[in-house]
Amino acid sequence: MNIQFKKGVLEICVLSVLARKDCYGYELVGEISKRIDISEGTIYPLLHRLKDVGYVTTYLQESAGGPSRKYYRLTEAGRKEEHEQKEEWMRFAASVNALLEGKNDAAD
Amino acid sequence: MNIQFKKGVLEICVLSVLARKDCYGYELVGEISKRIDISEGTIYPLLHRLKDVGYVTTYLQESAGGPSRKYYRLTEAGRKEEHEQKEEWMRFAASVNALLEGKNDAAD
DNA sequence: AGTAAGTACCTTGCATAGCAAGATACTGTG
DNA sequence: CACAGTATCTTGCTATGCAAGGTACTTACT
Repeated sequence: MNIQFKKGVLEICVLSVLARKDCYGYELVGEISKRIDISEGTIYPLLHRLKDVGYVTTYLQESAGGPSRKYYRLTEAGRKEEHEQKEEWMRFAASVNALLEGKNDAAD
Repeated sequence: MNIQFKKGVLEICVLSVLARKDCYGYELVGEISKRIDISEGTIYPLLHRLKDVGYVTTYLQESAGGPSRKYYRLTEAGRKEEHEQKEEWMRFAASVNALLEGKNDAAD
C-alpha cells in the first residue's frame, strides 16, 4: 500500500470512527486496520494532535486484562470537522477519479 | 484543499495524463489544475523523479511564443506503473469510503 | 529603447504526516 | 518466572507538496 496515499486520510478515518463510538487508541488501530493498515506510531501522535486542537476529549477507563485505556470522544468542533473533512475527501476523490478517467470537462 | 490528500496522488495523475498524450511540464500544471491545484514547485521535481526511475523519457521541442518545451513521454515501465498505481488508488479510495460509511464487514 | 506580461524551465528551504523501532508497564497463562 | 497479549508513548527517519524565488525567451505597449 502506497504510504503517501494515507497522508491526511487517516485523520478523517479516525474522526469518522469516533463519530460512531468512543474508542481508545489501540482499538482504533484494529478498527481502521480492517480496511487500511495503520501503525501505533501513527495513531498516538495523531490522537494527541486531535486533542491539542480540541476535536476530542479523553477519559481513562480500567480494563480487565491489561493496563487502563484512554478513550477518545469527539467534541462538537470535532463532529463539525468530521463532516467537513468527509465532504472534502469526497470532492477530492471525485476529482482524482475524473482525472484518471480522462474526463476533460470540469463540469463532470 | 487539504494538501496532505495530494501526497502520492499527483504522481498517478501525471502518469495518467501522460498515458493519453505527451506533455511538457507547464502544460501538465494546466491540465491537472482543471481538477486539482498543483504548483510548478511540485511538478518539476516530480517529473525529474519519474525520469530518474525510468517511467518517462524527454525530448525538446521549440515553441512559437516562448522558450522551448521539454516534453515527457511514458516508457513501457511507466505505462505499467500507471496501470498498477491506478488500481491501487481505486482500491484505496474504496477502502476509505467503506470506512467513512461505517461498513464493518471487510468483504464489502 | 524600455518595460511589462505571458510562457517555460528550474531550485532551495520549510512543513507535514506516516512508519519502524524501541521503551514502558499491566495482566493472565504455561 | 518467563512469555504473550494488551495498551500507551517517543525518537529519528522519509517522502512529498508548496511558497518563494531565480533564469530566460517572446510579444505587445509606450
